[in-house]
Amino acid sequence: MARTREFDEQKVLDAAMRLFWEKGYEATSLSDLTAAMGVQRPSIYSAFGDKKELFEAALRKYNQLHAASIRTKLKKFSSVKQAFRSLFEGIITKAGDSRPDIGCFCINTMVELAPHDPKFEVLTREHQLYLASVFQETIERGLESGELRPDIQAEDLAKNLVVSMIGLTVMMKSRPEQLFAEQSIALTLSLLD
Amino acid sequence: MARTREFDEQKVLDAAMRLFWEKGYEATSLSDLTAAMGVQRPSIYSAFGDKKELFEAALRKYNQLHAASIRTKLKKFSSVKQAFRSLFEGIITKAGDSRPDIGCFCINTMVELAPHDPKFEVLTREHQLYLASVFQETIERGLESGELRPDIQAEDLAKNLVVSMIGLTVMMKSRPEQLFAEQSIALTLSLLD
DNA sequence: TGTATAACATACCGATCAGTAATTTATTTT
DNA sequence: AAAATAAATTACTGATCGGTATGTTATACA
Repeated sequence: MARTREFDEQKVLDAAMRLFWEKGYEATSLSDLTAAMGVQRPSIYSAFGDKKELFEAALRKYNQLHAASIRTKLKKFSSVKQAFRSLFEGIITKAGDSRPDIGCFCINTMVELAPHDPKFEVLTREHQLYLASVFQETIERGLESGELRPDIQAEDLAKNLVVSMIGLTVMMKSRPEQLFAEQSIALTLSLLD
Repeated sequence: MARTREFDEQKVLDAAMRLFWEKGYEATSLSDLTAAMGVQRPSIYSAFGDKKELFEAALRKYNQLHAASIRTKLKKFSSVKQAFRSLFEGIITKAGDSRPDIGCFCINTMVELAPHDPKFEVLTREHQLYLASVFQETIERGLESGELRPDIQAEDLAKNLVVSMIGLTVMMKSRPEQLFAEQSIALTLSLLD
């Protein structure tokens, strides 16, 4: 007994996600959002709540997509060493082709909001924890297959790779020379040898 | 033939630096700044220019202080291994004692502004390059003294440590468990062994 | 000591902010 | 088809934004 919604919630949330991802929370205005989402202001509020709630929904969506993307990338290679090398190389090369380098939405939020909002502190921390578990499972796959040295500490290495990935992703935002980026991860990847 | 300035430029710039460091560029208003600096709005504009220029001055000041702090911390130990361990341990423990964890002003700026403003892209990149050179000199000191294995690649290791430091600093903003943080840097520090 | 000058304080500017009240339009159910 | 209801549209709110014009006060120099 009412009018049907004219927009696809997932599609407009996707647009909001991209905008928040690129510009951050504070620098994104409601006017920016209505323009990018193609939806009027009151419709946004009725569908997603206020700006912070919309941001949270966008980040949750990002984290899901990002986690799936990481899992896919790591499964793509039977060699675990090759999988991680490809993952890190992807961060270096993908970043170079277009301005601005928006990096990782979750990392951006860790910097901008996590220290000031417990909700985002938890949300971002849990995503890192999840990524660490995915990394650990991948390393254990390499241990079981015999590709990796049996004395490797899978848990420590997984967490170390998460930290290196965060550091590399952030560093790429300052557009360092390709050689600098390559050198900076060489030893990280050597931990797998 | 004029009135003398009543405030200490370095002191009020220090106050601005702390505020931008904690809250970021967008979330800090001119009203916040006047309150924290104890200086009226027109005086800020006459002394430092507009908001972006004040932010730039604050970041330049931070980078100087931060670089000096890093140099001091690394010189404090005759053992290079111990110096780097102390540096990384400091990032983990210092972060835990107070909310919010404001992390590193330069890293915050790399995330918030570098992708959207060439001036800050350069400013933040150069700071990372400088830190890498300081790290490299420290590693070379350990090579010359014989503390470190002679086959260590000082340049690669220095850059790797910069990336790990960035990653750890950012990760601490989500307030991970102490054990998680300790584990995540264990292998990084093992690169010195 | 008077005058020029710059730092001070107050008050204001138009623009934009996040959020909403009021109205119109469309659709489902009775 | 009529009534009920929710979505869409328009236009608006008070608050705050970054930045500045204006007037006042203090100090250095002639």
